[in-house]
Amino acid sequence: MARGTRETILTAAIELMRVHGYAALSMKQIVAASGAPIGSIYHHFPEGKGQIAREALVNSGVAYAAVIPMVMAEQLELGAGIRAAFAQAADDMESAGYANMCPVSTVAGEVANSDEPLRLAAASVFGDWITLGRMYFHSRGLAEDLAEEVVIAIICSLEGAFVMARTLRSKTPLLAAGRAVAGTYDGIALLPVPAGSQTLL
Amino acid sequence: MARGTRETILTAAIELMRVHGYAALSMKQIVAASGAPIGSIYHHFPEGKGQIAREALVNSGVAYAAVIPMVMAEQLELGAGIRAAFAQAADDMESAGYANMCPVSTVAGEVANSDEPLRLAAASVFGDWITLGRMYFHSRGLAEDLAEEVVIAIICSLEGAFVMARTLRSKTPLLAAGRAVAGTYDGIALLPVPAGSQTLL
DNA sequence: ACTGTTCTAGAGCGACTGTTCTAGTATGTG
DNA sequence: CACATACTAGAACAGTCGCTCTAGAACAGT
Repeated sequence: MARGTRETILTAAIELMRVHGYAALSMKQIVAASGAPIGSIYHHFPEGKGQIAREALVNSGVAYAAVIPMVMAEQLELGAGIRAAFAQAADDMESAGYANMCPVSTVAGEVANSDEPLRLAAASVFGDWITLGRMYFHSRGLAEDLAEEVVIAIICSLEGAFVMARTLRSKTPLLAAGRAVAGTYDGIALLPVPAGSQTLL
Repeated sequence: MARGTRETILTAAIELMRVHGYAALSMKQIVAASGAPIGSIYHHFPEGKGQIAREALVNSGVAYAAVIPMVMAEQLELGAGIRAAFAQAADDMESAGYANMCPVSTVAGEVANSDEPLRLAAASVFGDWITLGRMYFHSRGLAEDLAEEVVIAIICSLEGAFVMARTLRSKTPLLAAGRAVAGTYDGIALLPVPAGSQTLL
């Protein structure tokens, strides 16, 4: 990837926000990590740090939206699928050395009561996740109301467990939270995914 | 409360961290909010901002440990108790204008991969919550393993739902997450709380 | 080849950061 | 009373913050 492009700047910003959050993210770090000089950065993002964070958050949000459908694809029972998703997340987190897996909720927690534009960016990411998740589970045979409830519960539990797992350096929170949510939905069948269907949903 | 005491400084710091998080918390804000001059602050907390945050976090942690037992006291069934706890949290959050209810996980998310001493402080708070919660639910008749699993699931789900609720300005995440966790534990009886027992556990 | 636009490049700005320092004021203890 | 300790008070420091500015390089269309 060529250095100094819009894309590299956003990639660097997301990577830094995953580790440091938003407030502790500095322009100097973005310069160093992206290879783009300050002038270029302000050329591409004239509104500065806030704009970069907003766009980086939204950018990374759409990437994460594809994760749940991917890990759920082979599952034919909702409870088992949820358990599998959390177990997968636990393994990923452990092998990543308990690094932050998702900057969205970290940043959302920081700014939800202090930076309105960023809060709105995070809200749109959450909103998209819920909409896409509802559509996905509906396509797998769940009623829309149930589908939305399932998605919200999974995201809340997963994000909370991410924080605790990172803090305690332990997979246990992810596994326990996964089992707790899954139990409610045991025995609910999932329709198989149509062959060759888009993974976008 | 006399201004400039250790206590007022910690109180001010927690209040500020609830809104701004750790990185965006400044000494100047602590001075303004606590009424204590810089000299006094560094007299009481010679290690500076990090020490204040650590102690404030631990301080507030013990306060929150009493919340779940309080709202669960009258409940005699685990699933219903969990639903009641999340519904209570949703009402509290709405009437507080979706202000942050718990600085611990917000700060934990910020620092878990970048500030080791603060991470350890947050980890000890989470650890205490789990220990106290396990003891509490065990005293209400649950096996210790189940008790610990329930506590971890509740905390993860609650903290994740806090972030989403604050970001979306909606009670829905708290209610949905509560229902999802509660369903797994429906039908499990809780022993009544012994009359006049300590609320500390 | 010429001209206008897009982008690179980084020195420098004022504001603010956490922290240190010296001085002075209370508050005990003998 | 004297004297040490505990605390108040805020000016000042080096460093960093996000950001602006001017100047030149690269590339487009004609």
